[in-house]
Amino acid sequence: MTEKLSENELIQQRRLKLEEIRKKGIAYPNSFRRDSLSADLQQECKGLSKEELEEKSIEVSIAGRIMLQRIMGKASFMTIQDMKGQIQAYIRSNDLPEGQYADFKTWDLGDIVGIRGKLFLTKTGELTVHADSIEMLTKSLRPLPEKHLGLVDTEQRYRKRYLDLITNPESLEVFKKRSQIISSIRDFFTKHEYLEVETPMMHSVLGGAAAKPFTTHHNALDMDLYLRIAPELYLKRLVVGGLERVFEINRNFRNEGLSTKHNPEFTMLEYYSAYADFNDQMNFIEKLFNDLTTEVFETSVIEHNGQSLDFSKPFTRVTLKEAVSQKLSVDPSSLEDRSFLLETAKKLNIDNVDNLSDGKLLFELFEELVEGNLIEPTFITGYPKDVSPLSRSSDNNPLEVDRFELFIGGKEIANGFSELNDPEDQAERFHEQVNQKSAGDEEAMEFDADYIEALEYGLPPCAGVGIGVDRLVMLLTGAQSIRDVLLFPQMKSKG
RNA sequence: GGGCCGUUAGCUCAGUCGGUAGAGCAGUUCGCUUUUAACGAAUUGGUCCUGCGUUCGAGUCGCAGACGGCCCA
Repeated sequence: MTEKLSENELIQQRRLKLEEIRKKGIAYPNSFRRDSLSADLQQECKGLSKEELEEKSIEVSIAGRIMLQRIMGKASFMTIQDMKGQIQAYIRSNDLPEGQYADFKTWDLGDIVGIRGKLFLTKTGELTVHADSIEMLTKSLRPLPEKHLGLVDTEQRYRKRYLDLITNPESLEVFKKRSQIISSIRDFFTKHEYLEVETPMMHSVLGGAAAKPFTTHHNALDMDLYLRIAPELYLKRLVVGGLERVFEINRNFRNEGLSTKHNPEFTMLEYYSAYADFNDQMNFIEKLFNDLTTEVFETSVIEHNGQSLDFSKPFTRVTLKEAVSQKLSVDPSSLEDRSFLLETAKKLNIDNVDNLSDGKLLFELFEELVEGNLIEPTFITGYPKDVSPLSRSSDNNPLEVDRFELFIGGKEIANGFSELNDPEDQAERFHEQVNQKSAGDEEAMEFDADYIEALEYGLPPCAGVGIGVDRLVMLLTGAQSIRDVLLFPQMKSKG
């Protein structure tokens, strides 16, 4: 790795320049203070004429990375990029102390510099800082990607995200939006009197979702632990504890393959409210999405893959059976017939159909036939009990649970249900999970006796929801891959 | 796990039929005091992803592998 540094001529040239800077004094000073940011100045000076601006005689200090240079004999322009955008600086030999213009001419694209000077408008009306003092703050030793095209190579964009962020404004914009989305979500929940909490990332019992875990080991306790696949069972313990409305935005870890929709660590929003059921939560999600889009995008209408999604309207609500039967053009009652389910599943080449329960078969058919076509926001309800081990049984149908999933743009965005707060029912469901695990289902949950004990103290009637934050950000920013909304997506190590 | 595509200068990309490896940007040198993809002139820079093979000769053809992308499971 280090030998490559000396090989490259461009880096060598920059190192020589750094040596010269070191000889003259402090090479990496931290005494320059800026007082202005590019976009703020442009905002403040908007509409001012050349003369008005001159009269105001505004002296500013700006700092940032040199992105473009236009060097002439005794005067030059350069474009400086800071956290809010770019601004032009005008450097004139006459206005600087002896020798400084010559130093300036050795500066490279990518160097980080500080400029003090008066604002003015150029002939073409561009707001520019007329430098009366310039300073090298951080010499950059490596050349930036191509100045107009930016970093294009996908692999490098993910592995060296900093270069992507420096050179691709649209990439930076996605991560700014991600931050605003999460911040807006926090505000929403705080406003509705939810308490933000952090629950363990390392679990000794696997539960809360159907997924394969990462395992690790605590040396001092000599104890194997799982990285959590979901925070659910801890959040519900908190509801037992009287935190009647809680939410957590944090990472989950699932030991599965990578795709445009999957990263082994991903961000999940989970929240629980006592004295609410799954219907209340569907209404609450509609409000969340409407508020979120309006706050972050200043409109409730989001363009997604050429289609307009309006989050101010109530979302469609259909049952799983309705959705599947419509797709198959059959009567919903035929989905209660196991032989029909089996036959249909086999036609779709679903694996191991004979070992699946009726509920799982129906669920598989839904995933295969319907899920990808749910573009408009749609709540699916009527989930089979055996794919929902933590959900409250439906009062009307003992085979179903009070659960919904929200699909938008063909992707699962949220999953919520009335919580199962009957400790005896929950214990039975755990037993079923354990049986499935011994039958070879690697994604089944373990029996969580401590959680059952908590339920025995009394979990108030409540309902909770999980929302995949990365997929939500994808949806709202139009990103086609989860890697485009994760700053550092998981990559194979190289070399 | 399977299929398809990609990997060439720091970056973005060409590279014909297998015959001395190219451009633009960046860099270097010179000129230029309101430029803005600044401009004009000259110029440096290569593990053609890796290995093996075919061949008089491989960036190019074959095989194996690495990494990445997309699709499928």
